[in-house]
Amino acid sequence: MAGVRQFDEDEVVATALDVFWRKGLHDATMQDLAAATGVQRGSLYNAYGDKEAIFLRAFDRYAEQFLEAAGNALAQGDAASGLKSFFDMIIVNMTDGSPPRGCLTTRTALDAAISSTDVQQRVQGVLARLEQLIGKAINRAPGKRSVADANRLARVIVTFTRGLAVMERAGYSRKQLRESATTFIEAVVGNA
Amino acid sequence: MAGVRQFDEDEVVATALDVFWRKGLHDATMQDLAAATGVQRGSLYNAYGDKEAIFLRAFDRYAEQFLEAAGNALAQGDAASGLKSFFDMIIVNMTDGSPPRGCLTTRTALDAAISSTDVQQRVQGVLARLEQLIGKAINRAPGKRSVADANRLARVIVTFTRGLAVMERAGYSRKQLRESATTFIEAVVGNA
DNA sequence: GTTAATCTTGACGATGATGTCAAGAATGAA
DNA sequence: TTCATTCTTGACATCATCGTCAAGATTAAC
Repeated sequence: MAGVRQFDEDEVVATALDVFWRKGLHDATMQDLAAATGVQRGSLYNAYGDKEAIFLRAFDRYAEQFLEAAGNALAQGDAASGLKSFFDMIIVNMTDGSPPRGCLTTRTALDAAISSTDVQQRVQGVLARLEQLIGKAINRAPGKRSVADANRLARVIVTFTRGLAVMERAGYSRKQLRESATTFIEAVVGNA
Repeated sequence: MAGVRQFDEDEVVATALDVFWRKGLHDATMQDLAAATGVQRGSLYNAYGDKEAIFLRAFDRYAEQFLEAAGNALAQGDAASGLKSFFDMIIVNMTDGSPPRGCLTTRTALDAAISSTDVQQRVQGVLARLEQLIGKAINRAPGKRSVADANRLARVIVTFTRGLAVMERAGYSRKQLRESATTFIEAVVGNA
């Protein structure tokens, strides 16, 4: 062990996450990553192999953060107010930054036609875990809903969050997204 | 007028649409278009200027087809069964082909960070027109819904369709998408 | 302090995409 | 038939990115 790594790996991954979030897996280049991290392209190749390997690390970090935040939001109050917090959280998450960064998972899902199996699995993993979190949260509701119904509903909610991410990319404002989310919650959870 | 165009423009645009639908605006290259249409790259540049100009023509064609099909589906039966037909239509639309092509509008929306204002406006145009079609369709329902409520609901439905498109990219099957759509319709339209 | 392993750096070649252009082919119009 | 215009073709220059590598720098371990 000599000739020691000159950069902080955690810092590089965090910075890489920022780059990927703003540009997307496909459009972010190794030069972008090198410039943002201050680490030479050659060193990044040496340390990680290729761009996708860096992305996977960055995405894992993102997924942990995101799912933890989602779980916390969903746990607030009863099922309905948990959902409201959750939607607030993800809308802020995707409209943050200038210009807004959007949703990394959604963007990656649409890049995924080109991406590797690894990347696709990460995306599926996040969506599946999110679905479980939501399922658990709405099962707290006192309604006479069956577990199977709750699971289906959880998937509908996940799907709707993906829709919000697309609408954000299409140019809808934070306020507009919030309005849609509110309408959605009222329509779906207010009843049922 | 001499030295006459050697190819059928309608045919070229139709073929280009197929290429863009499968590969996306960003990933489809002029070489792809040349190969698929049988028209040399130079001729395409001469005739249209650049890739985006071809895309805009192809996308306009797509938008007309799509919105007409959406309008027809929504007009079937009462509001609820119109919605059901509509969701059937878009799910087939995005899962068709092997591998499935996905939704061109959604894919373009997510490419749009890189795209021109023109492209972004087309995407917004399709979503806005779709929202109007849906709004009209659900206003037929005999419920005591206000027009403002119907408009908000229409946007929620558009948003959900975008979510389905993302889920398709993430690997969900036609059957799974249908199940979510059914659950969504029941939850949102069954009540309200 | 010497050694050996590892990291860093900058340059290199390969690839694939873009947009342009000159020369030649084709054809409507006179 | 001739002309003028437009289209077609293939080659060209440019650019950005990728991935690799040899030479040098650095440092842990002995």
